[in-house]
Parts: sequence; structure tokens; C-alpha cells
Amino acid sequence: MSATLKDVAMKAGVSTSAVSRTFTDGASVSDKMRRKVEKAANELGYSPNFLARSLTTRRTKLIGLVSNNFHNPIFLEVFDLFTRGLQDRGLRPLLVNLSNETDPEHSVQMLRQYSVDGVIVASSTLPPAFSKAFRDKRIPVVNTFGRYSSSPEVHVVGIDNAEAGRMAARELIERGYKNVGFLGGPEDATSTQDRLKGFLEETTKHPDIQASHSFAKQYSFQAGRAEMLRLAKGHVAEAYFCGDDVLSIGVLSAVKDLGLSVPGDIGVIGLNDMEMSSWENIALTTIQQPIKQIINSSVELMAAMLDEPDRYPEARLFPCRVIERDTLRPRP
Amino acid sequence: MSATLKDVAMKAGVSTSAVSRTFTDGASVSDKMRRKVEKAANELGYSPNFLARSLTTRRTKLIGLVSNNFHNPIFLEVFDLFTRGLQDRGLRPLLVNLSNETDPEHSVQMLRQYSVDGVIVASSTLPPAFSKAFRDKRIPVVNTFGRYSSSPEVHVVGIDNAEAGRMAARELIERGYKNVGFLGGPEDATSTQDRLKGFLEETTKHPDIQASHSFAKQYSFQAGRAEMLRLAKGHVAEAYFCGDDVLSIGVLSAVKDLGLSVPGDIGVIGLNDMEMSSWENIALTTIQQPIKQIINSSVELMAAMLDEPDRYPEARLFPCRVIERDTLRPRP
DNA sequence: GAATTTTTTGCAACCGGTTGCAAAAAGAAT
DNA sequence: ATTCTTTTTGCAACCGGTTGCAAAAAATTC
Repeated sequence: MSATLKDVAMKAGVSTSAVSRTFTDGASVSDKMRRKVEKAANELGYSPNFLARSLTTRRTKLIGLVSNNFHNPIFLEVFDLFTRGLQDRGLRPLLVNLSNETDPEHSVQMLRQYSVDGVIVASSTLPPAFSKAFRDKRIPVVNTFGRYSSSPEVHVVGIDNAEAGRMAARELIERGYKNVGFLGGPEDATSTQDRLKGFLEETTKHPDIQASHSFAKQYSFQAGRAEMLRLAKGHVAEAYFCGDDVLSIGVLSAVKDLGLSVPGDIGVIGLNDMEMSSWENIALTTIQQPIKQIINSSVELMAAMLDEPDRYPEARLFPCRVIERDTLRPRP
Repeated sequence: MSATLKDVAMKAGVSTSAVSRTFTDGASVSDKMRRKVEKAANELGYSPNFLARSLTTRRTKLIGLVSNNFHNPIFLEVFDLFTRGLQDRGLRPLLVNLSNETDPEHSVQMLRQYSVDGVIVASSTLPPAFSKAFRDKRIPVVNTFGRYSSSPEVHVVGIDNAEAGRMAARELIERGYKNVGFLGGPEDATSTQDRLKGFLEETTKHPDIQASHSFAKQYSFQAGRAEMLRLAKGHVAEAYFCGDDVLSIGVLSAVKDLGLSVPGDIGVIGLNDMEMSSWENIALTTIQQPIKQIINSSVELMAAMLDEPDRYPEARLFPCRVIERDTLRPRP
């Protein structure tokens, strides 16, 4: 169909190697040759086939971008940042939606069949074993939003979830809430467990603080709303730390429907600081996860691993900070 | 690194063709041979390299998924549906973010270099010429959310934007609004132009109706909010048809800040019916674009084009309907 | 201008597969 | 058992590139 290396070589009256070298940077070609080849290539509208090239170079510049979180608005920001970051380095994201995939192992194999240079697992809910499966096949992998551990098996970039839990607890306590609740995301996600751990660690330091906890089934508005409505039938805390902003917004909606006010009757603090949280009609007080930095760092790390596949695994953690808006009562 | 065809052939003591045929459906292999090969393949953990295969088959099963809309929450739903739809057919989305790309031509070339089997352009704001560039290179292309025209040059799947504009106007008129406004998305997008055209077509039919119009700079909350705040300094209509739900939500926020109520003082109707619009604390009345059908149809059409690349271009339009929630006054 | 070094170029093998063709094997018909 | 079909298999060329090596050409040195 479109012109090949051979066509160009023939047209320019040179060997195929010469043409190949013209399109490979760092290869030895004289200026005269380069001009001759480029002329022929332009006339034929030739540009090299990356996939054929990858056969010998063993580099596809394809990066698997795997996620199972297509219902949390923050992931649109995540995809935006990832795609741009990868594109800026000449890498191409092959997107994998794990939402309904019954067998994650299948994705591992598929990405291997496409010879991806690396895989970014963008999820705080996928088990660490999933990321590890890539490492076992010697495919560079970065688990963004993954669990930090003192002996990581794969590269992790994200936040210290336990510390985020402590931070939320401190924030609530400092504002004088005595009866606080943790309303986390999926119970089996390591991020939820770590945040809860940190949260409780901090609250138990204070004997006058009552802490309770429960979990939403997933990171979504409806799950957060449903959980809050359920809680309302029993004992209700004065303030909740929600595992995610979208959950928080669900909670805000439920609170409103219950005829209660925020922050008057119930305080809410979220986690993420997604774009929507700053919208004036939401104005959620939240713990900001520096996702721009997290993602840029993930991409940077991935790029580094392409040159050095056996790089020793590291955890890159970024500090969070509280963004004060309108859903917690002011400090005394 | 990992096992190749040759390794398997050697281990099984057969020719490479035999191994190749075992992994190609529809190829002629005896059961005995197949078993022998599969055994060897399993022991070596072999699976075929799709890219090498694509060299001869001329099929990569890669589909370019191009968008420039990474700030509108509806696109998270769009990506979710596209990735799942493509995956279900064994196709793989290569995601391209055109947001900050200065030169779209560059993307066209890049996708060609990766030998994508087809391209889906998911955008209502990219110019038709962009999609056409793929067709000119004989790459199958579907422009989802594209402009319908009676002589389409590329396949278009979406809605009849003019009809959506008429529908919105009728809805407002039937509810007794006399002074109505069109608050569209980017002025240069064909979708905006078509919607405005339909909107005005309907309002001018009624001599007692006053219609005004203006445009937001992009499809985002802040753009909608800013435009409404700007409008508030001059003449304000009784009800607005916004070019998109996320714009509508920006408008709702502005109206609230102006100390006015919805739908008491100002009515709002959006377009899209994204997930968030149904959230109880937003409850936006909107025109629903059946995106699930649109996307499934786009994927189906793309799959059909892979078998029949020169398929005559068609436009597939889906009807919209009004979803009544809480942002328009009730019908009389 | 000859000898030496450096740069440029082409040959040919290779990357990991597929496939047309003809030979070999198996099955059916006589 | 022989002949004729049908199915299965392997050979070898090919897909579109890259690259080590040695020969050719150009540049440098004396």
C-alpha cells in the first residue's frame, strides 16, 4: 500500500541500509546521502513502519496503561496527564480497561503479545499481585496510586495512605469534632486499609475521640450516597473522612436529602482534590493528592526503566495537603 | 527473551509452519500435530508475537482512539464504553490526546506508523478535515459525535444536532418561557453551529418568543460559569439551553451565586445526560444523547470497515430525548 | 603522492512470524 | 493391492525493517 524502505532505496538508487540509517538517529550517513534519500522519501510519502522496526530494535514505544477505574471523574484527569506525559516522550499509551475483564491474567498476556515496552498500572484498588505479574515476565511496571511498602516488589508512585488517614484525623480533631467517622472505599483495596489504619492510629491517641468506620462498595457517587443513607438509620458521626472526593459528593447529597446541613450538622473531608471539588457549588474540603506530580513522576520513572530494566524498585511518595473549602466547620 | 515460534518448533520437532498454523484459526493442522505443538508451547510459555504477525497479515487490531476532550466528565464514560466495546472484539485502543498537540497532522502520521487498522475520532469539536485526513490515507475512520451532512465524506455516528436544538427550543417554549437563551460550546465547533441553527429555527417560528445566544470558550464548568456571570451583567433570559451538561452545571453554580433560584428565576436545560447530571444534588433537566448506542454503533461500524475498507460512508444518527429533572419549571 | 586512519556504504543475515506451493501422508474407491 | 482424492506437512520466500562486518571512499598525516 504505502511506500516501503525498498521503494525508497530503489528510487534513490542506494542500498536499503542507507535508507534505514537516514531514519535512525545516531547512524552514520553522509550529508549527501541523507539529502538524496530524504528527497526520494518525500516524493514517495514514506515514513518508517514502527512495528517492523520494533522487531529488530526490540522497542515498540508502546506503554500499557491499565486501569479499572472508569467511573471516578478524577481518572479523566489521570488519563489526560498520562497521555500527555507519555506523548511528550514519544511513548504511546495502549489503554486497557480492566473493569469487566474476568481474568486479569489475560491482560498480562495480551500486553506481552503487543510487546509493550512497559506497563503503568493506574489503580489504588488492584491487588499488588497484578502489577507483580508483569515484573515476573520482566516487563517494566510502575504501579501508580499503589501501596507503599518497605519492601516493594514493583515501583510504586503515590502517596502515603496511612499518613493521609492520620492527616484527616488530625484535621477533624483540631476542628473540635469528637465523634468522627471513616467512610472508605472498597474494603479490600489496600489504599482503604492503609487510610483506615492511619485514621484510627491518630484517633486512638486521643481518649476523648470516638471513631467509627464503614465502607462504600466502590468509588462512585451512588456508593457514597447509599452508604451515608444507610448510616443515617443508626448512629451518625459529627464528621466523616471519605476515601475519595466522589464518595464525599455522594455523602453531601445524602446529607442534604436528610435535611441536614454541611458543615453545620455534619462535616465532610474528602481525598484527591479533583477538579470538580473546587466547583463553587460543591466546594469540598479535601486532602489534595498531588496527581500532577505523581503522574509526571510515574512517566519519568517509566522512561528511566526503559533504559535500565532491572532498576532496583523504589517507592516515590508525595506529600498531601489539606485544601480548605466549605465542608468542615472552621477551626476554633 | 521469551520463547519464539522457532523454539517451539524445535522442541516439538516439527516445522515452524506447523507451529504457526496451530496458532492461526482456520489453518489446516491435524489433531495429533496440534496436541504436540501445544504441549511444547505450554512448556515454553509461548504465545505468538502480534506485531511480527501483523507484518504479514497486515492486521494489527490496533485502533487509534483520538480525542481532544479530556475535561468533560462525559468523556470518561465515552472512554469506558469505547475501551470495553473494542476489547470485546479483540481490538486494542491506542489513545491519542490531541489537547495540546499543535499539529494534528503529526498524529495522523504517527498512527500510520503504528499501522493502526482504523481510527475513531471521538470529538464534536475537531474539524471534519481532521477525520478526512485518515480517509485520504486509506485508513478506516469513524467520526463519533461528528457532524452529519447529506454528503458525508467519512462515517459519522452521533445525533442530529440541529434537531437537538429544535427539541430544546420546543421544550422551553412549551413550558411557557418567552425569553430564551442559547448558551453554546465553542463557537467554531460544527456541533455548536448546528444546535444554534436548530434552536433559532424553532424560536423564529413563534413571533412571541425572544431568543438570544452566546458561547462558552470550551466545554467546561468554569467556561459555563464565566459565561453566565458575564451574561448577568446585561440582559438575562428566563431559561437557557446549554450546549453541554458540564456547561449547564457551571451555569447552575453562577445562578446560585447571583442569588437567583433554579428553576424559579432561571431555567436550565443541558445536553448529554452524563452520569453526574442525575446526581440528586444536581438533578439537571437535559437532552439525553444515547451515548451507549452511539458508541456501540461506532465500534460495530469500525469492525465492519475492517472487513470492507471501502464501504460507502454513512451517517448513523440516534434520536435524543428530554430527561426531566429539576431545572426547568413544570409544563403548564 | 603514498601510507594510514576515519568515515561511509552495501552485503547479507536476522527479527518473529505467515503462506503459496508441492511433496508426503492418509483415506476412499475400485 | 492399486489408483484417485483429500488432508497434512515442510520448504522457502516474504512482510518491512536493522545491524555487524568488511570493502570502498574520503580525509588525514607524513
